[in-house]
Amino acid sequence: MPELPEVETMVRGIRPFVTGRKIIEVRRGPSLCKPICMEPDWPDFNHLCTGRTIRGVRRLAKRVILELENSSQIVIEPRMTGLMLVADPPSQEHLRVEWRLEGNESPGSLWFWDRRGLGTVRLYGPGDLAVALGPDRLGPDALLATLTDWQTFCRRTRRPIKVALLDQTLIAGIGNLYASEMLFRSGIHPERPADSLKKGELTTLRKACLMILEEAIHYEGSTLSDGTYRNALNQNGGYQNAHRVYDREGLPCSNHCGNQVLRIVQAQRSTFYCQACQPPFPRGTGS
DNA sequence: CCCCAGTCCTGCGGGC
DNA sequence: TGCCCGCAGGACTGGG
Repeated sequence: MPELPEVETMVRGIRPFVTGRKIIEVRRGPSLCKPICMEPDWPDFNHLCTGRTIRGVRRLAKRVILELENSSQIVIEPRMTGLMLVADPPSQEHLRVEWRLEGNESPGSLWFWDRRGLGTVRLYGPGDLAVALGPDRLGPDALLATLTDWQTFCRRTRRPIKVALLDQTLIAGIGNLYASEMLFRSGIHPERPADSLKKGELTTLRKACLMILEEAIHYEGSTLSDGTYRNALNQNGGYQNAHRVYDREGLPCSNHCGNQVLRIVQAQRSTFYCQACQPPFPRGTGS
């Protein structure tokens, strides 16, 4: 499931191949497959993209941004199963959008592939992106958030810290997989109310967040057993082998504490943790 | 405002 | 062997 590290890997993967190249044609379903959510509707989307040069590629939280020459932006949101590819898609079947690029060099196209079709592709005119995805919709990026940002966000909610970590308006970029991993690495119980975390715990959590996301980016993200996630060249990520708790219910705790990894459901999503290494109350507070 | 449940979607695995 | 159901979760919506 593309979270910050996977989306960052997509951005780094496609950037050298598409930067500076002109979009000469856009294709989508039904010439490819069933359409996904697109704004503006086809064919306006097509007309507004075609003939524009891609000036840059960047990540905004869990979205891929293609910066076009006229200060408009194509925003791709992969959600669960979306991939940005410059080579060999996992199947022809779920190709959703193709941007054909000018020039003879390979690749000749950039593709958005999405098996489940929950992803979205939007084009924003100059200035519109900052309004649509402003600070009220996206909090500070998880790689950039300061300790002050973390304190501010935790004071704003009594929800369990695991649930709060998934709220993109507080801190942006963290998803279900890495939320469990960073809480385990921090020794913080996932059901702790966010506003009960002490400054020292937030310092630890922030450091664990940075360490895990940077490690995951280094290993090009996590390809789970369903095999969906791939980098821009349709290769597996490597971070799944480093997971300490995610999808490890019943397996021994990675800290060798003798306990098994537990699974609970919070806000309708699985959370994995160790009851010994992540005590429900901060150490030293009694009860 | 705060928070939760429901919704979208497809493929896969468990149970019978 | 084959069918059906539940589950996976990112982001949004509606309602309490």
